[in-house]
Amino acid sequence: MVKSDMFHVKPIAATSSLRALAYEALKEAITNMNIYDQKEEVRLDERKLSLNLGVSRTPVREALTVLEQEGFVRFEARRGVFVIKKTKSEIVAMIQAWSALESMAARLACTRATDEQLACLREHFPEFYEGRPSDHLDEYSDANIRFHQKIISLGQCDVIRDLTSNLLMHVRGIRNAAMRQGDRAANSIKEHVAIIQALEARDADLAERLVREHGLGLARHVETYGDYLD
Amino acid sequence: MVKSDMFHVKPIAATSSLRALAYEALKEAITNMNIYDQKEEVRLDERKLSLNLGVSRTPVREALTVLEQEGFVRFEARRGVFVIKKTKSEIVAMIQAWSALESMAARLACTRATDEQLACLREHFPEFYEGRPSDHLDEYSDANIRFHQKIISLGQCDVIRDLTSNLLMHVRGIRNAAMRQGDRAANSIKEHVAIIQALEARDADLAERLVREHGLGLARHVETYGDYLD
DNA sequence: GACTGGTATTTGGTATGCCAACTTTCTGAA
DNA sequence: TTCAGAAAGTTGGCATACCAAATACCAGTC
Repeated sequence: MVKSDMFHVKPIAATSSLRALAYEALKEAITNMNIYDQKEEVRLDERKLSLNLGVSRTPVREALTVLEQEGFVRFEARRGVFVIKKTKSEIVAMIQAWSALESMAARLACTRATDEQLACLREHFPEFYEGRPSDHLDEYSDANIRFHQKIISLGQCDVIRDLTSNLLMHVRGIRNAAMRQGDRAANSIKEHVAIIQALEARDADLAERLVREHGLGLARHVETYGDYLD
Repeated sequence: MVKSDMFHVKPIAATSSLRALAYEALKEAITNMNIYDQKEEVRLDERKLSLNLGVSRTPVREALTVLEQEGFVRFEARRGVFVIKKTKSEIVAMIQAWSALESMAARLACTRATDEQLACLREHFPEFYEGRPSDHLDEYSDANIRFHQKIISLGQCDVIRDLTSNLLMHVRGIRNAAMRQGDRAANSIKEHVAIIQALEARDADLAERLVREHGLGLARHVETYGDYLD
């Protein structure tokens, strides 16, 4: 039996179920379509979807069930499955919940994260903190999202990570759009720097407050300028 | 056509789908079974469930899909559907996320709730704030849950309400169990009173902090004394 | 008796068919 | 022309059938 110890096999590819594949494909399609450009509601046809995906209706329906649970689609019996367009006030509510969770993550990060992990925050986005951010807004939008995700991962709380990942899918587009309104990008960077400093100083109360105010500021901005959503 | 204005009919019994009924029945059964008494894992048989519920496997599976998304069950291909037993650290993480959301709700309530709504907090639980709470722990456990739900509803943020309602299902049992350990009940009441006072004073910073510390205190308690969960 | 290999059974994953309700289109009477 | 009202077509909800993988069971060997 000693010989078999020489054998090291990886635990198989674990080929995903069709349901999981359908879920990924549909979520990808929905989040990329930018619903808010469309005037009228977008309806999804179960039969067409299953035809396009090359699978039967069953896994498609189960994938849609998950997406309904996540707030992306809405079932209407014998009428259709519709992609949900969030209202302005719903977006604001999501940003507020996000702020609550991210600020708690920042608090937890102050005691849980190592110095090396905190250093990543600064190292990953060095170029944008010098010079005018308005010159590379697209890059900064991505970096902005990553920054907030990084804070959440530093909190090392799986529940917060999971809950926010759902919210991010809904809010991602709005976050980037808001960045382009007014002089928010430059201001955002200043706040990010202050957040990093608070984390490095291990000041949990300050880090939490700064993250919360940063988030609630975005909420107020959407509340004021987000009428195009409705 | 004026006459029909006199007519107020409820929008039909809106006979729920079998899927929704199966979901309710299964969720009820799962949350009531007190899973932490069981030693080994609990497996759910799709065919038996559909037989007992009197419907086919399809709506049962779709209900289970939702419950999987909510973290109550786990699908294992060709092995079975298992009721998930949360580990201690997962419970702690859920309480931390809960604290983040509830403290934000308290903050929002300070500016959004009317005086009348705030008064409900005190009025609904008058009897327990005098005398020794250890005399009626069962009643107090229920009142305790309602207190926290009330704060969340006062925040008037639907996203926070939805996210916490999921968490509550998982944590409800633990919350009540912790109440019975040590002298937590009496202490809990004092903290509740302080929270009410902060809300009535419209002190958002204080209300948020008290709610957060109240929640994180529970998290630490579970962290310390919750080894029976694993 | 312990263990190996094969076979039967169980079980979740998927495909498919039917049905009732909803929409749309057609039709005919006012 | 207008507009009920019926007929035809769509569409999601549900039930059922089948499959492949995993397990349980069993016979045979050492």
